[in-house]
Amino acid sequence: MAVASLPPSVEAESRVRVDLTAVVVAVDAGQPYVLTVDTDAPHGVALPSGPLVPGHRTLQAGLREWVEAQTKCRLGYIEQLYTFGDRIAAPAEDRDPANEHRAVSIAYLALVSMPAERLEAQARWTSWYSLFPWEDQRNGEPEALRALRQQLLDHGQTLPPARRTSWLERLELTYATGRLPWDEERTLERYELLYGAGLVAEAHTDRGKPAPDLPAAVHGLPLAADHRRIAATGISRLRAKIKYRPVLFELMPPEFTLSQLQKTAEALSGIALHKQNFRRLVEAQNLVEETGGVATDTGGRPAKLMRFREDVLLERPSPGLRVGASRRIGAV
Amino acid sequence: MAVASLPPSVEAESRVRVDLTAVVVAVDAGQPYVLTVDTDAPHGVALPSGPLVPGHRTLQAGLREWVEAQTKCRLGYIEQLYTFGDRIAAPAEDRDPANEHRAVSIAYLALVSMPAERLEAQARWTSWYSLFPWEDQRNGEPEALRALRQQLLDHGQTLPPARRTSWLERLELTYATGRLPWDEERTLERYELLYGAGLVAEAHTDRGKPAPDLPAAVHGLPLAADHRRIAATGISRLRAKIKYRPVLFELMPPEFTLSQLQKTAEALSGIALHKQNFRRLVEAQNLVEETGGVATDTGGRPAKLMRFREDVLLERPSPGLRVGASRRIGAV
DNA sequence: GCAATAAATGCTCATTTTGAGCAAAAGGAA
DNA sequence: TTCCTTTTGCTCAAAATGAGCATTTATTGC
Repeated sequence: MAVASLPPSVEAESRVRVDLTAVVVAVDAGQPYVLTVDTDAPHGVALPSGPLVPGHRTLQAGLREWVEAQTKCRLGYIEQLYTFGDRIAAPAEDRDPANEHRAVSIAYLALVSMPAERLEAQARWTSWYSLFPWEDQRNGEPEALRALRQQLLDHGQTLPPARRTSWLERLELTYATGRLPWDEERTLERYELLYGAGLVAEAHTDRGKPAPDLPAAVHGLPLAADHRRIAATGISRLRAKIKYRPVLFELMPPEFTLSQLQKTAEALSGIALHKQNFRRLVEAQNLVEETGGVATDTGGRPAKLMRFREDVLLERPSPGLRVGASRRIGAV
Repeated sequence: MAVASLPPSVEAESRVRVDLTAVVVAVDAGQPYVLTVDTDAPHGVALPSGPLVPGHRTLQAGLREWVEAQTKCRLGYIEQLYTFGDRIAAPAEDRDPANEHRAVSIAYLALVSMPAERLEAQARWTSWYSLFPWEDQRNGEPEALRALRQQLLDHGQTLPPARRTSWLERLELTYATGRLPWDEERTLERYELLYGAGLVAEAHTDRGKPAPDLPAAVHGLPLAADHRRIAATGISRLRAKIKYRPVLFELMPPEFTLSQLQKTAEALSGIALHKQNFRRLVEAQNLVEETGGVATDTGGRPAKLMRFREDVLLERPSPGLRVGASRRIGAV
């Protein structure tokens, strides 16, 4: 496939190891989770992941095999997220470039409706917001966010004036420190700012240095290698995608109430939504139909049960739940 | 980075060759182009591409090097498109699985404002719509589209009834054969439908079979390997992206008129836009500012020259030119 | 110089979409 | 029953959108 041809020696040299990594998302009882596995590596919690081997027919098939082997979770909807492939620097004490290595890692986002089956012993569902406490704005601004904003500003003060302005601008854009509204889709950018300021453990451990004390309630739980960055990439993508494609329904059981649907949308986007407008939107988009049944365990008036109308996939150009910034409501 | 560890033998086996491939887009005089190189491979026209080698610091750096080496074109804006990695079947006459090989190929979209410098001899700018004649709706429906619709319908008739319905539904969705409007973002899906129906040469040559007569004026110019599919992926992505991020300006010269900006948007999206509403949109979004100069070569009233306001990148959450389906006007 | 032509630019207007909230309906629990 | 809770229906103002008319300011051909 290459246009340029290389001598055989370079050919051989240029083969690299390719890893497949999965951000598997599920929502249960209005809380979003990502599937993780415990390992014996440093920062023992990681995303399901494994190398691409010749036996894999396709990349997605390889991913399914690894996830199923490590967690017993079968994947439904899968989409490619991003391919990471930068050279990994050798640890600080070992500056021999020969010990640098490259790991090309292809990350996927997978959605499952919370499965009943038991997971592998080493596997568990980890709450999104234990990894990213500052991302949950459903009940107003979390304490973690206030603390981090201050620490990010403090870090900005340590920068030389030339870089300080641009740092403060990025801060305003991503953390809504000025007039700009909170944009829930900027999860990845916010993580990268924290990384740049040394406010997540990985920023230190990636260079082989010990991390300072960063309480998990504020700075979140670190994952192995760059897996927390990959998870942030997945969250950003998913928060954007639910607005223009009906992927939300991949996370729902076959029958659900509109309130449950809304709780799921809120869990993912991390913001509270206006109830009446949310249902107006869902109905206008014709995304669901009544099953005829009702849910009586709502604590109030029984709710009609709905199911996803599969044929919307063949209808409108882009039927999504455009639950976005503008549809957000103030803290409950 | 892998969670699972493998015996060394498998480790060695699992190394694969990784190619970097670029869809480099430019617009000149209201026409969109993609950068191609001539090769001696079958279907001699290909996208710039080359293997990832250890010397490359990052994936993007490797891509830049290959494109510059093959075409002398320096890349500006780059974004990752997709990683293709399915096993490539051996040709029909050679069914030995050992001769199957995998090529993981990481594709990027790059935008440049049409450079003045001369390209490498083997490199040239190829019009989008010579690859995809059916995608240009700026002057109403092209002849090629009518012809292809008929051939796609004919192919549907040859299918068993069970598959026929779903085929016709996909056709209606992607080619607007029913009430649904034309969705310019579905370039990739339309290409895949043609591929599935054997209406592009690659569908045959990929299996080592000779392609039937498929006139380029209707079926477009084939590229080497899966490069036309990659180009379609890039077009789909770009057509979507101009609606929510100000990437259009990567393709513009430093100063331009609003008409030129509109022509560029139309070139990419392949649909004609309402002029007054387009400028209202651009002004409302505050994406540009006047330079003070005017362009007098317009053939009518001179147009004010504009430049992109770089600081919008630090302002609104998602400032794009939401030139979309709804903003399309009838054929001119 | 003057009329015809071509764009660029300015403005209006009917519809739709969005954001926000009031109020009634329909169950369970005290 | 009466309160409480949640679902559901509806209204209303503001903003965004789709379409088109009208004016301004050049060039081009008499």
